[in-house]
Amino acid sequence: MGDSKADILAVATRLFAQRGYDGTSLQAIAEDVGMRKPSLLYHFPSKTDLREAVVSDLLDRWQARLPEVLAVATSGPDRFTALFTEVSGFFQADPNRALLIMREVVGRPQETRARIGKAARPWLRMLSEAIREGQAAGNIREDVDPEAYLVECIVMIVGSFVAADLAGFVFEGAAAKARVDRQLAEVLRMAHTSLFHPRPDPAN
Amino acid sequence: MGDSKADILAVATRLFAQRGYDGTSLQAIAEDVGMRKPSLLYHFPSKTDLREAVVSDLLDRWQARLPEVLAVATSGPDRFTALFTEVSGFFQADPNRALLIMREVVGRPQETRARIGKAARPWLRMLSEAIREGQAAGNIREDVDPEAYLVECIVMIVGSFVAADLAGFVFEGAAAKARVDRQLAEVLRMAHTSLFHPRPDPAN
DNA sequence: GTGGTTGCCTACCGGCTGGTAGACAGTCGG
DNA sequence: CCGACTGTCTACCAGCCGGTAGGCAACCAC
Repeated sequence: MGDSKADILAVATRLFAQRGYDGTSLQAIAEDVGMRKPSLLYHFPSKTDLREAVVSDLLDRWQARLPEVLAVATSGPDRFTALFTEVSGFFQADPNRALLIMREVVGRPQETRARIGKAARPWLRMLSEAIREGQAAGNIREDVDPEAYLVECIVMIVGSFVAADLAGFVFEGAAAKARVDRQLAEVLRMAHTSLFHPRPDPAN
Repeated sequence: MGDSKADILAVATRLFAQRGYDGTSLQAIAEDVGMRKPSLLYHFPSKTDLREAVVSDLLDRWQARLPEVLAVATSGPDRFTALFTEVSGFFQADPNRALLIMREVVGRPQETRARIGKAARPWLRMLSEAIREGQAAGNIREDVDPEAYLVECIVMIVGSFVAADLAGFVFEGAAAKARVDRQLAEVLRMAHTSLFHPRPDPAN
């Protein structure tokens, strides 16, 4: 019950993800939280501010997870799979995250560019650098375009959640959850196969 | 000048793709077309009807292109690349198509499921069947999940347009057009590498 | 010519939107 | 006990939304 502001943020995140920003009224959010519209506007002075807070909250949660991601990415066996699992786990923890990000990227490219770009650039640069080193060392295929490759990996992961139930319909059966898992497994396979040489060392 | 209905459809497609359905008012569409709102509603009795028409129009254009797609998919050398080029060409002809489809899939999963699903199922089934035959014949990797693989290919192609300028910002420089081309080239490489055996016959 | 149809217009509607004003109860420091 | 602050409320607002009513000019068949 306690924290109204956190409640609003959670409900707004869910509704923005499911119905979109324009498709969600402050009225609807307030109702779901269990308060009146003006009470909501007391905590977030405008709808724009609320959107800002929702996006910031999501990016903060990602940043908070970064240390673990970097940890698995820089040591231990099978670093590739571990990193992949870590990233897709972030979205599996709450599929609304994937929907929300997709909506923001599609709907407000330039604003989102700055926002997401800033958060993602450092570690995308790091990973593309790692790929280049792998190419120089002969572990990774020379024909990989590191930046484009990384972008497509993210597109596939996020896209798996968006396309999962669509795919479930086209190829009948399978609950949404199972579909996502199957899509993600194939993404991992595709990403791995198209990155490493046909006969990689067993240790990644 | 002549065909008002077609003009409305074109403008609505563009605005729905760029600003979303909820973010586009009939007023805005009418203004862009150069007429008043009630005149627009004379041609399309409601906003919902207009959306329907926009989606139908897009799917019709895809269906119209199908014969060529199937032609390149069933004969000639390097069928894989030809098919890929044909599909991505559909979206390159008007990037609004990729945005619109992404928005529809994200924003109205169940309605879109039926709509797109029906249009895509026949040829997705055909392609997944072809992959299975390739696996039986030994041309295609056994670990490929045909349905999931095809879904991810589409996700990557459509996603390339959505993510292109975002990527351009993260990895500085490069106009949007050039970015899309670079992303698509990498998608082709990834899709090809992760589908066929390391040493495929030269004639794919 | 005349009656019907097509395609556009002006004027208007109720309802919902994001947002404001201001009252009121509870709480807490001095 | 009191003043300030916090969080919620009711009541209200202008403006935009999708949609309707009905007029009017142009054209077309007969």
